[in-house]
Amino acid sequence: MTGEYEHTLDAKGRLAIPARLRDELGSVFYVTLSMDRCLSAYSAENWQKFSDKVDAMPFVKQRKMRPLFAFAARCEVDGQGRILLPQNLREYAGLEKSVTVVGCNNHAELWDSGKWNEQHVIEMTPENIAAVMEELEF
Amino acid sequence: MTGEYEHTLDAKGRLAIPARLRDELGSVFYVTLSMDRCLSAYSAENWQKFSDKVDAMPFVKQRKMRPLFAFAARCEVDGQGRILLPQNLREYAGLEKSVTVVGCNNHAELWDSGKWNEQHVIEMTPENIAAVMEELEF
DNA sequence: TACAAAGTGGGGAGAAGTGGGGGAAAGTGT
DNA sequence: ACACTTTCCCCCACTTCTCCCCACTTTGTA
Repeated sequence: MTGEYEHTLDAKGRLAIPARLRDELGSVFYVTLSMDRCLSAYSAENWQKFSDKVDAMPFVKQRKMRPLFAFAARCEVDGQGRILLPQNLREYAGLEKSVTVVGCNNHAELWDSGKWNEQHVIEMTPENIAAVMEELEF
Repeated sequence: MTGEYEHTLDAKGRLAIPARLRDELGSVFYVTLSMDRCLSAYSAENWQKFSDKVDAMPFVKQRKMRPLFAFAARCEVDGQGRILLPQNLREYAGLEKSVTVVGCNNHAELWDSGKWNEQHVIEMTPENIAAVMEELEF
């Protein structure tokens, strides 16, 4: 998944999923908390892998994973290609009106557009790209 | 199972099961004690797995598992999607009026809403989410 | 420039959540 | 053994919210 797409969250808490990402996420996918005060969206397939991995963990370790499930939402896209984001997730990520959807290879991230613009500036410098490429050893 | 849902325990000790979790828990499921002074609900299928696991244990170890069975309740959901929680379980978890049902992958947890809100704040920080993701290595 | 696809907004039907009454069943005491 | 109390469970009613559908605007494309 690639690209950044700015969309508006309507009064009912609905968010349009960019057409480019819709195929890759599928008609039902999962949204949960991420670091950096943003949300992450995983396709049903990837979520299942993730869920299986947690299932295989010892009981005590499973407990630590609780927040990922407690604050996750199963989202079905409606006829217009939108999902309904629960209020607790919106609050966590500070989403109000303008949301930027960012393609991140195996998942998509949902950012408050203001916050993303700040992050954007930091990440989009030649210096940072150089640092990234070095880390990648590609 | 995912998400957090706040519901009220009525004067008769009945608790509505969130519609989103109803399919996954089934029409008959099991509720038992858990750590953190909350209750855990397992689908009949998962309870069976758990029961089989205990069955396979050596006799002396099985005895230690007694409380999990002694204080477990077999709950049938009524026509309105509610269960009747036995008083001893309600007392253990301090459930009075407002109860939060939390989806935790393979089971659901029942918390007194006040207690959950405290836990919620701890678990829902970017720092904690980062720690969890690192542990998961996803 | 016209047409199609994507994004946005809002109204209404239906489901979900909540509360309460009445009858059956079980337990208690005389 | 019988009457009485208490608990439980099924049913009905009301309110709230979610989801589905329709319509308009904007963007992109042929």
